[in-house]
Amino acid sequence: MDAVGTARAIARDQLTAAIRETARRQLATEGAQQLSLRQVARDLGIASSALYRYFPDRDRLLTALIIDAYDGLGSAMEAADAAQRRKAWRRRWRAVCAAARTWALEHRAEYALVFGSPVPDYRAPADTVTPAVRAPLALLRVVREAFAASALTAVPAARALPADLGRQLGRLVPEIAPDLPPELLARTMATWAQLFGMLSFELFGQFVGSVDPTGPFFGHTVETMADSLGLPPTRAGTT
Amino acid sequence: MDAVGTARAIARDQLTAAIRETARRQLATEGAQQLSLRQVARDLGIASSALYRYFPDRDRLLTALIIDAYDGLGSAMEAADAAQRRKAWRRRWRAVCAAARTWALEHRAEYALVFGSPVPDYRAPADTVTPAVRAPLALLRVVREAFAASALTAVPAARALPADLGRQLGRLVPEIAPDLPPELLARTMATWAQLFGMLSFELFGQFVGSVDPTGPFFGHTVETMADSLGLPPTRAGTT
DNA sequence: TGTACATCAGTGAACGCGCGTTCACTGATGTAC
DNA sequence: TGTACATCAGTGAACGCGCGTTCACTGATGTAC
Repeated sequence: MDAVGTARAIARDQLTAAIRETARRQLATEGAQQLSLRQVARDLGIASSALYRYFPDRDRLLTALIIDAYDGLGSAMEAADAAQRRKAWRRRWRAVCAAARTWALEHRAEYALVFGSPVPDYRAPADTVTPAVRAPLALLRVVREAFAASALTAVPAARALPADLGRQLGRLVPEIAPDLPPELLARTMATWAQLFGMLSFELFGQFVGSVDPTGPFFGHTVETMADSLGLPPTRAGTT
Repeated sequence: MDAVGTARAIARDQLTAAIRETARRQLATEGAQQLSLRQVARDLGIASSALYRYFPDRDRLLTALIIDAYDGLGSAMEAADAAQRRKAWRRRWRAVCAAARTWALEHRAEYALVFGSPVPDYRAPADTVTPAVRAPLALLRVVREAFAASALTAVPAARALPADLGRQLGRLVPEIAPDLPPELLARTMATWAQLFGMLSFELFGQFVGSVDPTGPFFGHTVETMADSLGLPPTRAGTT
């Protein structure tokens, strides 16, 4: 029970991680939710019943994978943002969006797990919420900080919010984006949906035969989204 | 072999339809791809082996369901468009988008089947393409006809396309939208992805706790999308 | 119109498979004295 | 430091289940003459 933990505790942590890792790999080859505990056990070379020492049932393993997926995506986006100059708003925006796409392309099955069809009879517990929210918050952060720095150009044709939406967003603003005008929050959320709409279309095959490969379309649309949010273009020469 | 067909042919058509219908219902309760032939047969009160007289295997039944889903969505959108005055561009846009949402909310499992995670080991055959394309074409049609009628207001901050994207869209334009500027096609496709991004987020639970219920946010964003395409506002008094 | 034969729909048993989960167990690791 | 007991990890067999698909069959429908 010291800092590193007893031999047993260490072994337990390692095997727990190995189970998650193997299950993750299996998601990738077998597809979204055909995850099989027996197959995971086989891959690990242990008895299937041994898994029950680590996860009480299949749903809890799924939950762990979902949390891992959201965290992976979220931290990729946050790290991409952190690597940019704070005031290079548009570059930060680009980096965050590109990081989301890169992560999605490299973790297709995990992407499908969290953004694809809900797993039947699975109800996500509350502890998936915090990780789930990292991606939209990473996008929002760029907008929020640019706004706070008075760096946003006037958004063309900003639209007044209808009353009911205004009320919803009014409740949301103090929680996640103090001082941000609700209109801007609405726009950012619309852009968030757009970003992941594009990713889902790309990964799930809706772009096959049109904008395929999707890289150029993605890049261009990310710029358009930045325009619509009023993020100022990076100075000439720093494209 | 006359117009209506022989008794056998009629019975065959009816049972084929009943199988599709039952399978569709089962998608709804059992979730996306846990579709079971045996369960379908049970629901219909026939032997599971009898299904093989109608569909050679499970994949072909899935394909039929996918085609039905795309066709249902597509015709809902087309019908909504057709019910508007031709030159009421923005109203047409709103109607088409709202029809997509209504269909999605009323056919959640079918929506998940075509826009959710791909079914593992299932490869969509070519005959799903035409039905799949009806939804984007319904959106595009409004933009195309508004453009042809010179009704589009200047789009703010229209962005030049990068060369590679320009080439892709250049190939696409003659096929699906003759005479439309590629920039506008790019914008429309971005909007298409945004629309279904919102629907997926709503149906798959990403909006829970933020813009939930999603109606007001959806409506507002649909207007913003129309703005970004330059669709002129409907005259005052005809909101 | 009536008969003889061919076609087709639907049956029910069976094949072989994989699944999640439980349970009584053995042997190794940890803990208290 | 050494021993005795408690805790825990992992095993392997078993339960009960549902699945997709095949196959030889019987009985009804359709067709040719």
